[in-house]
Amino acid sequence: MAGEKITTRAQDYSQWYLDIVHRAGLAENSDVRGCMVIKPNGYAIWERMQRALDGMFKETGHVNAYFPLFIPKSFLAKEEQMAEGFAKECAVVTHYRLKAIPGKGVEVDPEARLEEELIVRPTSETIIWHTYKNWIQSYRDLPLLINQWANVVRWEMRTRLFLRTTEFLWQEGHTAHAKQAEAEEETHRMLEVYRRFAEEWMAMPVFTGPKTDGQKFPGAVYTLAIEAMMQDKKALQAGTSHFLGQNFAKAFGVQFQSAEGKLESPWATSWGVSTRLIGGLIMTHSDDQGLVVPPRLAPVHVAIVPIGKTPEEQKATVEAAGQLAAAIAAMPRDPFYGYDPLTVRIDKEFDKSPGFRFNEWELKGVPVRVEIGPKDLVQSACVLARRDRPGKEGKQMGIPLSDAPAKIDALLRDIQKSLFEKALAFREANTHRVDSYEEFKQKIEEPGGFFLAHWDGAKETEDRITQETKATIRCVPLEGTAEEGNCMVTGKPSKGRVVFAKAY
RNA sequence: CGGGGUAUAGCUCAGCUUGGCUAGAGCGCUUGGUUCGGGACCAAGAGGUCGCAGGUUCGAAUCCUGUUACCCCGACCA
Repeated sequence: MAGEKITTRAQDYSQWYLDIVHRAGLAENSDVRGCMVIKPNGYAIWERMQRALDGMFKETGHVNAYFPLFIPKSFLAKEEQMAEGFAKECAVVTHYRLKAIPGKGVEVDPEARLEEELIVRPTSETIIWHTYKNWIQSYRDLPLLINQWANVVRWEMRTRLFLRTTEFLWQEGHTAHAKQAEAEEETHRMLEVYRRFAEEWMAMPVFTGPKTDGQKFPGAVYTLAIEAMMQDKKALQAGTSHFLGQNFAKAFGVQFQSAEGKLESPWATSWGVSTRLIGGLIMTHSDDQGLVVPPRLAPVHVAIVPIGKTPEEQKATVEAAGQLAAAIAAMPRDPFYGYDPLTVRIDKEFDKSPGFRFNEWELKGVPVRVEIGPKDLVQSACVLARRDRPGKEGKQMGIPLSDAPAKIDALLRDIQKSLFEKALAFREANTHRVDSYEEFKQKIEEPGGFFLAHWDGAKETEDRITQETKATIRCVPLEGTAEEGNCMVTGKPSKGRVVFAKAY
């Protein structure tokens, strides 16, 4: 309800998350179980993410294409691990026609059963590699660097807005290479793109590294992931990049003739991030006042709130707001803000109290709010408020209107930086090194967080830990944790610490 | 798929145990007025086949049977 405070994180973390999604107008549950409606405010964030990511994909040589939503059932069966991994969560189209029943609506026409049932894609490796068979004949056709922006469906038992929904939006890159080394390089390159996007745009620090065999993508030789820490200290897998080896090429009979005239199977990668990132964004930065969006992804950067009691005051402050908005719009474009100009909103809802309006803009996560009231106008000034420090604490009074555009630009950059630093400090404060399993079992419950510990590399050990503590190995981090040691459970030798955490 | 729960206004819910006139509240919405520098207030309105189908009864939101949907907890997952 408008006018009421949201649940605080301390009260109930998941209710806090739902309140933010609802009150900031990001998404709502639809009438279709497990599926969400992404509302304009939420979709605008996704669009900003898409533009930034798409630019990074293009810079690394990729092009976009689109493959079908439906996949013949037989395709899925060709790659066995994949079939096994996704079988339990595939939606299946069995009929192609309905019949109108007068007075009763419609029912499935039993006469219209499909010869071959169609799977709604849970991911597109199979149909894409079936298509690549026709596209790849020569080493000259490689590398093939294609991305698609699409929706996919995975029939989840339990869903949460953005974090896990039955249908979600994502991008999936699918590349083919002549040499193994090239494909592996690509797998790492795209992981690095994701890391940069997470840190530089989302202001969300991540650990990167391979998943354990038990947690890799079905059909992959190995899976690299970016893992972020949410404010409840749980981990969120925010993106994955897979080295697929020749598994799909062989399953779909894709071969090319090398320069030496030999027939070879190409090497593959696939990589993706989804609307789940929006959930990660919320849980990384938002506070008890509402949503916090880093400036580089904010659909609206500046909200100007003119304040006035009388019609004259209102007219004067709205006019000043308009001039300021024009001055901001006239600033030179900067790639820092992505492909769009700075967006400014002027809030003319004078029938609401100023306090209400301030709170609404904080709730919506707009990084900078400008207040212009009669008292400011006397000295041609305004008040700047930064969202990352809510309430009066983040206000700067008496900023001359003529200086405001430059100050706002500086403020936005500072907010972007501060958000990252704050998130990083939080993660570091909650990442612990442990060497004894007893200590681990205790600390994973309280205080919780990420735990860097030695593990012997055995699936049985991993399973045991997961069973006993509900924590999983998030990744084997690439960032400097190589270190000789002994597995905290079995005492067997280990070459480096891995990241344990409870996860979404 | 196992265990629990709910279904009444756009939203959150009361009413049901113990059947009874025209089914209620808060929030939101509309209109008018007063307010206005950190979540204002007053007044008047609009809005509901009480999930659906049967049954019991003079009478059902309320009792009974069936049915459907959704939510929560567990096993699976980006």
